Amino acid sequence: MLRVTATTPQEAESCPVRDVLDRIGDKWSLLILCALADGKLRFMDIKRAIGDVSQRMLTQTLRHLERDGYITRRVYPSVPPRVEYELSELGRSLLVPVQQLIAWAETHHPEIAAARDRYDARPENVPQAD
Amino acid sequence: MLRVTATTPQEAESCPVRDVLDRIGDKWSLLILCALADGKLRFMDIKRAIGDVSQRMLTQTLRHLERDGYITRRVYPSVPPRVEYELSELGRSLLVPVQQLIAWAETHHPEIAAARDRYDARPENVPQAD
DNA sequence: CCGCATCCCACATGATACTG
DNA sequence: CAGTATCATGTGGGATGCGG
Repeated sequence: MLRVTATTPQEAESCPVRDVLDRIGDKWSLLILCALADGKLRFMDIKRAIGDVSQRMLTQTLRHLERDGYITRRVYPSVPPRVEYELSELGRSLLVPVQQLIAWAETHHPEIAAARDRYDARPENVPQAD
Repeated sequence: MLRVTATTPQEAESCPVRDVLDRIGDKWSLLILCALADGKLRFMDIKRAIGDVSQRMLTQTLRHLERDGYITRRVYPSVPPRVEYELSELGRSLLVPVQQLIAWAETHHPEIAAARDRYDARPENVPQAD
């Protein structure tokens, strides 16, 4: 069996895979990482690139990504303030397996959609919307 | 910029990457897929393999995985009931990029931990627990 | 053994307003 | 511009009990 987490709560706290998935599995982290793939961006540039993220969630997600070392944050003490975010080496290296997953998703999306159609077509699975 | 989602809500509904990440990013799906990597298992076997999952969440996650075509569900009309779950071809193929991500996570976990320690050591980041 | 229904709570996320 | 603070809310997920 592949080892993804641990059987005891203590071990689960330090599961490497959960650490990573808790980040890229959330709603905004991956979008931010991909927005920064081309180079450094300012706060508002990221916000515009993503579109429908609230300032609160953007700030929070950026902090998490910074804490884990995926991005760097640089503040220029000018007025108005200017903050630039950039992928770190670690962040860029994460993008490699992530892009493989993205490629897989795009390749197999039709199969997933077909599987859902088949599943939803079965009479026994229609009680309510799921 | 890497394209991970869309800028409009309508497009976001059918984003392939979100479809996949919403699954493997949740709390139990990846654990179940990995538990099934070695072969078919009965409901209770999966529950024991994972350890601290509730029956409710196990059932729900298995349904989602079945609906998306990652696993197959086979019911034997015996008494007591007997249900076996098995990875589909699609599920096995998903494990390829997923295992790369797992490998990345295990390789780079020390760097993440170090980055967190550095971040948490900075005085300006200590207001509350985050 | 397998799974559904119900209740409930914690938390992630969003909306809005305010600040340096 | 780049946040912080506050309030509201939807949903994930646990506990428990019942049913086939």
